[in-house]
Amino acid sequence: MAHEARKAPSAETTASIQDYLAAIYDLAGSGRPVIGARLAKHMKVSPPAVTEALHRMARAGYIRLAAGKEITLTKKGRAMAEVMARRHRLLERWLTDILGLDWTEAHEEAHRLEHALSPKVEDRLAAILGMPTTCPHGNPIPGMSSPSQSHPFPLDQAKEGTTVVVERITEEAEADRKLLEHLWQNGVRPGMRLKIQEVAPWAGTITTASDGKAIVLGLAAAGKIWVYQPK
Amino acid sequence: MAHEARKAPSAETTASIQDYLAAIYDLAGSGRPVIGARLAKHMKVSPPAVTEALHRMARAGYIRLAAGKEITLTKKGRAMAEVMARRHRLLERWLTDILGLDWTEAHEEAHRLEHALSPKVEDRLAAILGMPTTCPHGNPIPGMSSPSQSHPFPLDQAKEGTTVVVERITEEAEADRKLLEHLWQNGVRPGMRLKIQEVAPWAGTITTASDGKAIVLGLAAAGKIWVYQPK
DNA sequence: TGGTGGCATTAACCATACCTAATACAAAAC
DNA sequence: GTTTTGTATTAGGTATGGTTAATGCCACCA
Repeated sequence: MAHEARKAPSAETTASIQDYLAAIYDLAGSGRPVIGARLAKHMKVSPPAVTEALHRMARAGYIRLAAGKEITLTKKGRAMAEVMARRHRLLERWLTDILGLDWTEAHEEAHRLEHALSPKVEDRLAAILGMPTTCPHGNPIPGMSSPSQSHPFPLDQAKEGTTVVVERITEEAEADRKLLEHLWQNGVRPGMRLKIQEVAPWAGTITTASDGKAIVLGLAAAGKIWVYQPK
Repeated sequence: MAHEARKAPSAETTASIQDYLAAIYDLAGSGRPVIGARLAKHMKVSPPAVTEALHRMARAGYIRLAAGKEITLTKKGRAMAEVMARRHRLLERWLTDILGLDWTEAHEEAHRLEHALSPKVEDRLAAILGMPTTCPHGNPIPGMSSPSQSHPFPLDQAKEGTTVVVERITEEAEADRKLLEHLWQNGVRPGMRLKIQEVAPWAGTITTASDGKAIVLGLAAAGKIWVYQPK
């Protein structure tokens, strides 16, 4: 779209490609291989749209289409994806900390705004926010040197009877508005302590408790929440 | 573009149409009739692109294509244009007052960001900015009830020997990066007093002075700066 | 070994949004 | 009155970024 050219250093990236890069980056964070079908589901577009987008991105040198199905970012692609993650998470901080929105809204708003943020505004924003190291959902902001001493793992792998602390709600979970609202309303946020009461693979659920209140989650949803073992 | 649909209440407006609406709104402010050619020049697109865009906009009920060439906004179009002007100018205030950018940058940054701003964020922004009534260039922010007691007129119509005060640098002038930088560097901003030293239509220039320093402007450029007579 | 399910791709199509080149037309300038 | 200038439009082309429907492919399961 020639119209986009006016908005970015000519022929650079488009909002769409930025979205795909960010999605690949986010999905890669879960460990599981990133394939087209997953991308299509995550981004709510049809499989052919993904195929075409991947071709455009490969042509532009952002990704490598390996022999198998797995999609990997090139150095250039990874750099761009990190820029997008940084902008997204800084914006979320701004939206929640300064403008007073909550999580649910913040994610969607940030997703729209991130494409229009220049490096300069991004830097100024980081400065007035006090150089935050994570977004409100607990995801690290690239370039902010967040140590992450803990050894986080997905909540669906927690052992019964243990107590864990929420480290972050992954970007994968953020894409699901309903889930995000559910978590918000149940007080699930970074730092929350959870007692694992029951892990029931046969039922596909995990039951946790916090302050005596029980929270039941499907294992798929639980897999999108990362926790760590407190010392 | 189907891709835009994801970002707005489906089939609403696109960034492009928002741009055209804002441009029509801005150009209409100068009094002169808004025609396609003026739009094309202002927006730096080809005349056929304008023709097509106008058709799309008329189809969607944003504008009326009168018998002559003049383009007029419908109620719906005017409302949308005012929303865009409001977002643009609020963002400029934020960029200059809080992030510390200057004019020149602020205009372009705001132009990109304005398409991604939701009503909610727009309102919160207005609140934390203290409900400003004008943008940094002096243009009124719609919905902020700016009285404007003065009777402003374009600088090119000022009389020799009089002293005027800059009310605003119009959006038309803002589109010209070079002009904007020139004005910024010469300290021309809302509130500045200017002594009109010479109006020379034969040369196409107007010479003004402020603090003993002379500033020469072409009449076309001067017409994009509005001033008023101090009491 | 023969389905079936999951995944990727091709084909055909559409809308937006831009471009250049050529054409049409009216009003002002000579 | 003709020519020039300004303006608008048509025609034809391109890229992005989507869609559905149909097809191809592979791997695993019975």
